[in-house]
Amino acid sequence: MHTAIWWIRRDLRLTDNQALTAALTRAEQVIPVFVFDLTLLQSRHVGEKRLAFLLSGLRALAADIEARGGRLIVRSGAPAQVLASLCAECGASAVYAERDVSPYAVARDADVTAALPVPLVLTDGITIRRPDKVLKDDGAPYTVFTPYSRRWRTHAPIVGSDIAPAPRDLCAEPALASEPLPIHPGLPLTPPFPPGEAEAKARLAAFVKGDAAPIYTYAKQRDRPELEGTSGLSPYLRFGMIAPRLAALAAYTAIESAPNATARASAETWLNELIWRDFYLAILHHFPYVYRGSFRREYDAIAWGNDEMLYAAWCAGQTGYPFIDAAMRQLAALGWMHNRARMAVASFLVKDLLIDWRWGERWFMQMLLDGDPAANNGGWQWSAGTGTDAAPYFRIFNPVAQGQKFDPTGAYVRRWVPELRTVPDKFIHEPWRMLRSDQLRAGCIIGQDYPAPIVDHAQARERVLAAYKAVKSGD
DNA sequence: TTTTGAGTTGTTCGA
DNA sequence: GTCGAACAACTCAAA
Repeated sequence: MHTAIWWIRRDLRLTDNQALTAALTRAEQVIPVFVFDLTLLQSRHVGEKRLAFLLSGLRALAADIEARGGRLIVRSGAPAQVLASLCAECGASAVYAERDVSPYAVARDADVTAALPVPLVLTDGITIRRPDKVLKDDGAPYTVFTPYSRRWRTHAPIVGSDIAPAPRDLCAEPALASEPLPIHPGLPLTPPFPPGEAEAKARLAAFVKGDAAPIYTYAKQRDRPELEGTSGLSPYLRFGMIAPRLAALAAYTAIESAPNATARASAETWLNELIWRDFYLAILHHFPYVYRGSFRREYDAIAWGNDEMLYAAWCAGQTGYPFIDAAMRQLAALGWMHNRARMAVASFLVKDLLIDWRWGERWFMQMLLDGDPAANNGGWQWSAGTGTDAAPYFRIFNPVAQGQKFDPTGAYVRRWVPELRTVPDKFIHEPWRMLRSDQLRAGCIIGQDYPAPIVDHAQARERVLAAYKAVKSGD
């Protein structure tokens, strides 16, 4: 009897799991394995919240596997040694896993390939379209999103028959030892994001169901951080608790059955976000150096200020700019931040505080449930203007204007910055403009109950324009 | 090879 | 308050 190992990494699902499918078509017995990679666990890039989300997600997956008669095998150690040992124990003839693109994953998989006595078979599945299937006519990868997305869309839409259903039966190998899943001390199960494939599917279904589905108002609502106008799927996509192709199928279906042109355009907008995800995974695949520095290398020469005190204030949500602070506190509380807010805080860190975007990238990786090397890096480089699109020098967000535009009632600010709850609407995004009497009436003294702005936006704007200009002119 | 059109999500200023 | 133009110049993709 042929035995194969399904090596689970960031594909915590049974539906449309291409590594699992490949293993099942070539072996009678498939053993699901998760390896706690000690190198990754000790890395400062793995935040506690994301680790807790992963652990709970593994419990959910283990239950799904058991419901089908199988058993998840958990081991910890260096993947190469753990898998080699497992192969010897169970006589597996191959190991199947989804191909990943991060530099760490690529190197790890090369190590495993070298150490294993049997083949490591890497399948697709992280992206909707393979990075090497969306290329220019001359075979080179795209470096600009819009033409990339046009080419991406020339491929056939995802249809139902593209999706591999979850297998009905997984048989257990009783002889194999498994370690208990570590209990992570003192961490809540991140209530807004219950882990697991069932939850992910339910979210996707709710997002696209019916003529009044959120996907049909997504384009309009997605910029309002106090509303729930987004799919909330990012942590699930991060760990493959839902197949990206299943999300794409839902998007294509919604586009097809949209009740009107506005709804259709809105669903297209959401599909575009999935294409962005593919794009940044492809960028990291083709240009792994972006993980260490700017995509446009000339920007590595920017003279950052890198003020530790300013950075600490940004992390803590104590910058004195309410929209920024609300967002940073949402991140700390939930392990998730609304995308509009991500852009605002990223612009603020880089442009207003003149801090290296990699500091922000690192903080996000520590805090985000959905922290993914490719998407996070791409987003930060976009904000910093060091990335793949020709960065307009004027991409400097005004932290007050962003708040007024996208949180017009101040509901988002009041939710996450309670000391500003009683500040009048008029001042909610610039409370320092309150007169002393206003501050007393609102019970919020600036500089005491809430910080004064740690930088002056207009001055900071001039400063960063000069810093970027200096790089361009080679000074 | 050359040319042409275009580039996620913005801000500010002045009429 | 609203609106349109200006804000650098450059690189990329495709014809």
